[in-house]
Amino acid sequence: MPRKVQPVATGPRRSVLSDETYDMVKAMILTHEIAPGAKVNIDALALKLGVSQTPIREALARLESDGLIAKEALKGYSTTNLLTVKQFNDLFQFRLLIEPWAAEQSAQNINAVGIAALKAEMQSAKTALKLSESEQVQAFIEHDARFHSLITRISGNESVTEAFERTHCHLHLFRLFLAAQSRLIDDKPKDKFVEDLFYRYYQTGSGQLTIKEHEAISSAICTGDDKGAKTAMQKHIQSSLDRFSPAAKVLNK
Amino acid sequence: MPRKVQPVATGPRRSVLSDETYDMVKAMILTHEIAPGAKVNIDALALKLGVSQTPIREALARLESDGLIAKEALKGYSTTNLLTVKQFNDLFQFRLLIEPWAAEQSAQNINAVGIAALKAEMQSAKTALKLSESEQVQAFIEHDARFHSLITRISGNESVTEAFERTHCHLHLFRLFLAAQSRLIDDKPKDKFVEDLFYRYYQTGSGQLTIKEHEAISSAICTGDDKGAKTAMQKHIQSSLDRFSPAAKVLNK
DNA sequence: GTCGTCAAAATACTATACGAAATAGTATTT
DNA sequence: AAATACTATTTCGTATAGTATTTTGACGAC
Repeated sequence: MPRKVQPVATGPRRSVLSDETYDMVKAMILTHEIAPGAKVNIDALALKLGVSQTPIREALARLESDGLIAKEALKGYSTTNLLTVKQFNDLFQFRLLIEPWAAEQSAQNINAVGIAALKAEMQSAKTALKLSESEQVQAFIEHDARFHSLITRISGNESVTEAFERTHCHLHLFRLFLAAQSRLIDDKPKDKFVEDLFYRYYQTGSGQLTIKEHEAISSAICTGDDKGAKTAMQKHIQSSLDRFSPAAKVLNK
Repeated sequence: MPRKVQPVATGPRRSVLSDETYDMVKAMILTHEIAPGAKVNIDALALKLGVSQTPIREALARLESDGLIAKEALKGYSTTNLLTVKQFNDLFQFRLLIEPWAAEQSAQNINAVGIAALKAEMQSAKTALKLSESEQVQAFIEHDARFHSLITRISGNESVTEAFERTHCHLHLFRLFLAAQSRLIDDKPKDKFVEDLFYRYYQTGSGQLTIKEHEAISSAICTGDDKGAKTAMQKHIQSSLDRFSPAAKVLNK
């Protein structure tokens, strides 16, 4: 008779419930399962996720620090609204300050590990082309997020990496995208700007534009062409800004 | 007989216990009441602050997001260590990316409100000169924090402002300073580097250097000299880096 | 009908106690 | 001495109760 009962295939837990809750709530915000600007009821959320209030509170506190949730004393939590046009422009201006520099640094610091990581990420983007259209959108935004994050990491500067991660820029872009999508489907099919967004987005999502620009950045970094990497990143961010700007504009009219 | 009983001078509460707890714990980290790298026991902290665990948990979750507290699954929270030399350099490099730009923008956007705020902040620095030496240190670091924060706000870019605030750079500098101070007092009075730090710091703290550099930035902004503001900010951050760099080095040997 | 008042319900916030699970430290056995 | 077993501590999560505040909605005055 075994002295100690065998744990039922549960390896050592690497994350705790409050971390999982954080990820789940973040995902719910990303996918508009909790709409932008909506109230977040702690009891209801705890019930829905099947956990007690404690992990929920910790998750919401962290999300507040992330700027994804706003807290009003004694009135509770609510998700932040979609980016305003100004916030959108501010965000891209900020990226223009740090990311071209990061690309430049990466080209100077690049090594075999970095090259392998970049190649792998570019490869994942190309395989994403095989997915269905609806899956492509999500896949490409995730690739874009990983790609830009990777370059800040290769740059070697922790502060820059953290600052970039905290912008959650791809999460915000995805929320904008989803809002535009539902708006397109629901009630305003002839909104010129939203249609335009989708044209522009799928142009990106289908990989032609984003992949091309990422390829230019990636190869410049891998060949150690620091100035080339810098200007390629500048152009890419500017191009991304131009693509998404109309969406931000019309959704916050 | 008055129809409604007068509330006993208790206006609507603007912050809740968990917010106050957050500030208190942050202050405890700042002042080394909780030493760098030390474990943070939730029960003990709750007992000490006279609150229950719930607000403590929320506060620690937020501080973790801030990068001031680290969390290890099932092992609890502990304060982050002092900045390593690399982190220190990364931080200042990051500031060099965003703050000169912010100063340049501020010079372009400056208006009467901004000028008044800058003048007031410069005035507060000068009145801090009248304080005792020990109070000056705290006062000057606080002035420095407010001054740099103010400029990012005047720049008008929310992302830049937030990114700067989140670095908590002055909090980290103050922790470095305190660590050097205790080291100087305690056991290694003839440490050349630490003495050097204090020489450099008081040179700054006495206001001669910092005030001069801040004055140059401030007046360039107020006169709309954008390029001048940019280079003045660059020089100031570089100068600050040079002053503190030896301290970071020796304290992390 | 509009506005304000007031009570009831809902919700946020805090406190407290308890238990499960993991870690860390100590003692025991091999 | 190394491996194992045991104990103590701590973290983590749950449950529950109670207070404070906001929200709601009905009622009545204008």
